[in-house]
Amino acid sequence: MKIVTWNVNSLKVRLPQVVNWLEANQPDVLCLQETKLQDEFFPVNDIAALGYQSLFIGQKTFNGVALLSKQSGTDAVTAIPNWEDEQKRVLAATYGDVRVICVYVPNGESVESDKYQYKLKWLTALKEWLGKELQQYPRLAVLGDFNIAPEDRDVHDPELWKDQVLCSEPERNAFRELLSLGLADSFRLFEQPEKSYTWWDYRMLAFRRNRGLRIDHILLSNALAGNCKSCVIDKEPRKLERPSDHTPVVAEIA
DNA sequence: ATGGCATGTTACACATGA
Repeated sequence: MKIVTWNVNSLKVRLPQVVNWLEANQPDVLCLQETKLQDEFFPVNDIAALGYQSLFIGQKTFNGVALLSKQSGTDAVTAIPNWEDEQKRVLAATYGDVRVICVYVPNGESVESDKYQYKLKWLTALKEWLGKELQQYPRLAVLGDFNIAPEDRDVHDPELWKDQVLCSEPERNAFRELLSLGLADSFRLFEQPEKSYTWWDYRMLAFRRNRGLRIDHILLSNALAGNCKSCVIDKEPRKLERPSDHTPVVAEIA
């Protein structure tokens, strides 16, 4: 089973790239973040033409997540249960015996911002929910844009980013709390190239200079992590014209 | 040192992202 996460930064703009990527890579489930589409505008037919089904929950202008899959998902959940949130940031569904949860963690803006407090509260709510999901679904994968670089080796310049949003200790603690539920950062199950990142700023030639962060992750429950064969970052789409600022992350599970 | 770039809006600048 091949599962993927990709923050596309507008599915309207990136649809041709997503279509090409799906055709070339044939994942079983592709999790998208920042679709920035209201549900009535979701390109269901373009996706269906490739043999993929769509689940999605979106809103105008911001956020929005989707699951594109070869087989249909069941038991879809479109929000963190019992937690008030205007923003469309999570989508869960079951594919065979694998529970897949797509997340778009709030950015936080800066550690001084109200949005940072919202981010930390959101992560607490996510943890509580994931704990329950793990009990119900031992074969659980949580994929998405976590907007957290877990360790200094996930940051091109740790000194520059020290205590900044995406790298601050409270955020890294929240990430470790998710792992403590019994989830593994699948990327770190394998030997990886140094300076591996999933996001680069559009400005200052950041991609060319590899000034990036690893903030998009695939977390796997123990039952899945033991069968994980690979986890790789696909940098190719970041090289295209009009790329998303994030790259896909791909995990293969036996 | 606070720039720079991309996206969406009902706009002809601003908010948001990371």
